[in-house]
Amino acid sequence: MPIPSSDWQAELASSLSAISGVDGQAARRSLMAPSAPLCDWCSNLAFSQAKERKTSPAKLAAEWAKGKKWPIFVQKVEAAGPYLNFHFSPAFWSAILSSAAGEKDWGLLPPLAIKALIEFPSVNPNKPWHVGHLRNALLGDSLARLLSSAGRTCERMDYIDDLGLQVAQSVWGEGQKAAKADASSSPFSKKLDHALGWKYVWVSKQLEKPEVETEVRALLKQMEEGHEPVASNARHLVEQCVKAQYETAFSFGIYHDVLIFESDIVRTIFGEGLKKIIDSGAAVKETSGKNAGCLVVKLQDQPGFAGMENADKILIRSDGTATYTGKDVAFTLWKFGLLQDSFLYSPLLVQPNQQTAYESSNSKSKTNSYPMPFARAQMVVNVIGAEQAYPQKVISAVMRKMGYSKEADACIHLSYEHVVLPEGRFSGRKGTWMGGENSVGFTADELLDEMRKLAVEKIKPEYSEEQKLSISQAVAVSAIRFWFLRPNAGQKITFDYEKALSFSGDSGPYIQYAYARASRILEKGREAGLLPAPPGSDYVFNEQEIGLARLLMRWPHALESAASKCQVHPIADFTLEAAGKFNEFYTTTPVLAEEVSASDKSARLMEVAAARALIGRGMDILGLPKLERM
RNA sequence: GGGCCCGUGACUCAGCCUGGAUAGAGUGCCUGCCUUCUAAGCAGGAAGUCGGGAGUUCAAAUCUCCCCGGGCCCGCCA
Repeated sequence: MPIPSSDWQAELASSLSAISGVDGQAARRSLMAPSAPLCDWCSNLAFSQAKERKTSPAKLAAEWAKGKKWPIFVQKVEAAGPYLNFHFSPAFWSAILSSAAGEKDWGLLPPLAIKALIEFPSVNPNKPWHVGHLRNALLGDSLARLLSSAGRTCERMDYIDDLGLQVAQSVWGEGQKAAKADASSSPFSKKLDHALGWKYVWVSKQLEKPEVETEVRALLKQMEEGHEPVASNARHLVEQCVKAQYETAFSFGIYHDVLIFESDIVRTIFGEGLKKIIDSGAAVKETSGKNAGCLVVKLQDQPGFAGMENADKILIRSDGTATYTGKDVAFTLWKFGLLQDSFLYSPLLVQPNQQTAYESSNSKSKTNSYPMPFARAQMVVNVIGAEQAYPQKVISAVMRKMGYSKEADACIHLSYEHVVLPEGRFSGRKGTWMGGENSVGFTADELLDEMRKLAVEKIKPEYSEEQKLSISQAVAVSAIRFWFLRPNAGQKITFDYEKALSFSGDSGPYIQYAYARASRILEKGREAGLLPAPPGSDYVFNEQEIGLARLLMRWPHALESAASKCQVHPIADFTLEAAGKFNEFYTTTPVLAEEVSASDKSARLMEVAAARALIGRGMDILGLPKLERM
């Protein structure tokens, strides 16, 4: 049986090029999937050639269709008006199906020498994740899964802003005996991140008093300067809060490799990074004007900044402290391995996927801190809200100005729009993420909780309580993950779980269901002593079987395309389509029915295995839990 | 003043980068299908000025320009 080359499209292009006399590039570009299921693949090359050859596209296509030397897997070529339509041979489908069914690594792209660092979700460590943070984390997590499937090496990093004003405010709140938090309506009031969040509502009211503001500022200064015991206490509180937040992450299947604390950036790599910026000549100290005394980068000579009123960006304030931009540039230099200095790390916790998450460290008293080979990436992705596009652009521009144009190009802002309530935007500061009686579902924990309750009701009664628990958890996670990952990241998501989060149609559970169906058929096949095997050469593929095979052949390209664009949502669409194709196959094509011959049973089991492999690849990237039955 | 994102059936979204065959899904609505591998499913129907206009092209939802509507950004803040 002729095995189609994994690059069958290149083969087809080269034949088309030879037959038409058009150069290979143009031939390659003309090849595409047909918009209707008229054929397996097609070319519109005749359109562009007709003019210069002074003939009609249809005539050209008809002439080329008579060509002799098409690749062996092409069974038939026909001209459909100006289009050249290709029909592939059954042997091609057999080979496609059997490689998907049989090869363990099928659907993964070969390794590339690219390490991608993905930073997400960088939530302030003094409150629970709300649904906006969840969107960020799911995008980051799925992007890492996507890039890994597409041959890149990925590192998942979280940035912990332990020197922020919000943390200082929470630290202040912890020291107040009078601190009150009405968390009685929350089922998560005992979880530290929630407890801090509730208390923060009280703290933010106290901040209206000027003396409180002063105390908080003093506290922040001590934290920044590392005064003890304030610094250690703050660090401890932050670590405990992050661990609580990560319980939420774990429940959604979100993991990290390393957490970098802002305080550690300030105390280790920042100095060297700043020196590098100054030495490069990219930044200058202003001696006059409104930025006198500041270290600034002048960006008016950079693309995109030319027309600006004020393209000067301050890195170091006149009081000697660093702006976020200043710190971020140093941090970015470190991410690319452009600094000598680095962090020491210590294990923070072992995650449910058995991977240890490490945290940066600057404490010499910690005996278990050691160097680790984090960062040194070729590609740096920051998952950050769309409103921060400008500061992200500034970082790239400074890098470019420093002479690191390759790195500047490899700084990717994965921008996403906010999750909004029908009434307006979420705000952690105003406390609206949990305020109010009927606000259930606003935090990620509450959302999952509600979805689990809805999912339980749909589970078949024959399952045990224990099974119901694990299935409802998996279904809830898949519904939520899919709902967040399906739309383009640039689309606003209006938060309304009753309407939007569904278990049917375009949904995570729809995909899970197809996967579970496929799994059960394979299981029943095994029980009957049947294993997947390629069909005989006389096997006639029906429309649904070919539909499945057509998707399989498109997968590698779909995966690489999504990965190179750092977009997860095309995978959501593709996986949905795969589940749909399998469901069509399922309802039209009996696999284990009595009237099916033994060899056909095996052939169809192979198709089921192939479909399951394809759907499974998509689920891995989207992070949808796989159920063998549901 | 400058810049970014969004606008596609009643609703929620794909498709736009890289122009190509009757613009795809799902929800909701209407009609069928469970004695046959799981009906969280399948088949079918009604429903679309692709925000508006101009341009480029053999061909525009897709590229260019202008305009309209909605959101966001352009601090020694954090």
